[in-house]
Amino acid sequence: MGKTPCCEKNGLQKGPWTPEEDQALIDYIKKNGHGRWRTLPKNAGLKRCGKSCRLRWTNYLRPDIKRGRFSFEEEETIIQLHSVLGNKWSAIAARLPGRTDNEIKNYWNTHIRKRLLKMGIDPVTHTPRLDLLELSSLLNSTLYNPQALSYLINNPNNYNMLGNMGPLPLVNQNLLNLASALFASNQPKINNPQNVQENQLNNIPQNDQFQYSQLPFLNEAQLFMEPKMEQLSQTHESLDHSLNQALNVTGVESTTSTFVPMGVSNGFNHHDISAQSSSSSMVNSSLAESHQAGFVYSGNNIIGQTQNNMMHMMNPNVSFSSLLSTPSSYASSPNTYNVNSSSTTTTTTTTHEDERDSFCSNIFMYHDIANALNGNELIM
DNA sequence: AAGTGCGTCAACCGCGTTGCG
DNA sequence: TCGCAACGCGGTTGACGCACT
Repeated sequence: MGKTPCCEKNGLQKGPWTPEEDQALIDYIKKNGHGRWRTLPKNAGLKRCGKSCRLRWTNYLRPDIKRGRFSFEEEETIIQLHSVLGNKWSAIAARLPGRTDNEIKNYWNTHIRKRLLKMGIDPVTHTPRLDLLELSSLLNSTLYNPQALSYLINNPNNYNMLGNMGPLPLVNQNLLNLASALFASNQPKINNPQNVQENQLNNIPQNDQFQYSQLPFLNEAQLFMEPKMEQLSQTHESLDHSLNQALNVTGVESTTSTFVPMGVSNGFNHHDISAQSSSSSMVNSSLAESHQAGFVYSGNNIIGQTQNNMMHMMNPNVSFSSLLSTPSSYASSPNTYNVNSSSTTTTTTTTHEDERDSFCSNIFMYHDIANALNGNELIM
């Protein structure tokens, strides 16, 4: 190998730093500057390896480090930059003054990544999980027109006849089966006379033509914007339960190789798009513009088309921006960090997370499906 | 009150890159 | 040009604290 380890293990301290060690390191660097990390610990009287000293300094003791929770703007920036740069944490950190790569990495893995998954967005490619998307739209469609589902099962290539929803993915037969099972298990509830959707269902013309496009869109939008919470949550629970059942019954596999989503088929490649939009100035300007336009989540062009389809189907007022947005109070959080030790004191951790989650939870069905299929099984 | 599970984050580890003699 | 030392980066680990049972 030839390469000597960064430090000989004997006699060197490991683990959390003590306040005394921190102070010794700070004093030494104040006096001599940093660098020469290999010899620094000996000169500073520390029983640490140079690597450990460097990490402690760059990630914790540096005077320009910003403490406290990430603001919403910072979070947006991280998501944007990650969509372009990927896991280049140091590059992302370079664009977030006062934040370290380690801090950003941790925050991504513990907060943002989970939230994206929960929202049905693949955190690696930053694209909607199309399998869930098409299942969601399929379920949405069949919710209003049961005949459509049986038709689709026999004629999956005619999915686009379902209405003016714009270009939609071709339908995976597995998902059709899943939707079928789902629908069957939900039918009693949907037809329950006390159900809030009764009027809408009763208003559906009962003929052989697909009438999705003739449904007043406002009704569907109202369902999202002004949910009758009790009934809606029942539907949610029912869907979750049914989906889990259906997954067992139908044995749907995670493969998505049997369909080619429209809009993605023309040689689309995440890395191509990353390359096209990799300049930081572009990111910054797009951030600013997208703020004004209320459309932030635009790291990949694919979202523009696919997302529009989804959002129009679901709610004209919902964009990825609003999915990620949270009440403005988020940025000022009373977290306090103890600089003198490696331990942290967090006085409030759940409120804002809850706000974000609940804010996102208006995404009917798509959100539920993502939850029900929780995990990475369906990520392409 | 004790036990358990889970989330968070500082710190560590291994490997690739850079700089220098 | 080569080899080594130092540095930097990204993934992973483990200690800690909190929530829940």
